Amino acid sequence: MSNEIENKCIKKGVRLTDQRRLIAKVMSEASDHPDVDDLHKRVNQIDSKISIATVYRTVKLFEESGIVSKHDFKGNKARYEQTTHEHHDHLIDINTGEITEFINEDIEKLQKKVAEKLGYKLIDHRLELYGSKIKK
Amino acid sequence: MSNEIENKCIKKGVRLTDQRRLIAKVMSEASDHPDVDDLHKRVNQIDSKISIATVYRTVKLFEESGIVSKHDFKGNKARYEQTTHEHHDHLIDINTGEITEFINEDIEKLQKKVAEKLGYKLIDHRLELYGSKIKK
DNA sequence: ATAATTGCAAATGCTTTGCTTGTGA
DNA sequence: TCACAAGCAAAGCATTTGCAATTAT
Repeated sequence: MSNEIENKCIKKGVRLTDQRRLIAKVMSEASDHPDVDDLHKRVNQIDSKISIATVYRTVKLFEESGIVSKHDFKGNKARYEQTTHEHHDHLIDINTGEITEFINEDIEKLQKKVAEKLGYKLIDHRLELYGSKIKK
Repeated sequence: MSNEIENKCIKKGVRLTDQRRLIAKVMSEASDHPDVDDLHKRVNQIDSKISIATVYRTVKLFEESGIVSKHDFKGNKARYEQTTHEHHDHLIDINTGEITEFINEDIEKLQKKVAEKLGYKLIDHRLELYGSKIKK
């Protein structure tokens, strides 16, 4: 119901249109990591005239504004999710594609340390785990 | 001079052709992480008739045979390197594109632990650090 | 001999863009 | 009003593929 992304747009001065508002709503309500096609299908159920080009332009705009995050997991097309306050990484189920988010401060710290040891300031990183469910 | 990839092909029963032998040589001698276009240019200096399609098909074949590894770093096309005995991850200089390899056993262990805690067997992972050189 | 490989060009899949019309502040 | 956004179709880019000719074993 809430549309947190729309609020962030207002806060950041991102101009709103009907299309952007709807895409914002759909993304705000998503609990998964939809790709552009998924988003296009979802918004089209409400407004069938929104073009996929607009979805592409909008997710890019949101991403550049820091409102959503883009992920290029192995072998898939780009997926998006609302940017969260808490940084997190992803574990991808190689059988189902299911995505689980996780946080591990120890790994974060080690990454920073590794970069510094190599003479670099850590700006960004990408950590993805690929696994299969353990049946017990 | 040596062509370790060619040896691996023989060992694994990968059929060799002149084109594959040359691509193997160029990749064996590379100390960087070339993309398909780089490889095509390099082999073309020796045999200008090798098509880019063959380079694509060959790196794919080598990858499926476990002889080379493919990396999709952010914002770039796929890059390749000979698979090493020692697993390693990469730090990418966001200004120059320069790639530094590193190994960190602690991070490896933590990844396994994280996956297991979430009920998964860790099959594969991807860890990339993006940073900028610290000038001192 | 013959199944696999090559080169070429055409096709693909995802994403971006030019252009004209429509619209938010 | 008027700079910016949307829709459409065409273009772009990396990669794959169909097919006829060539080659490795």
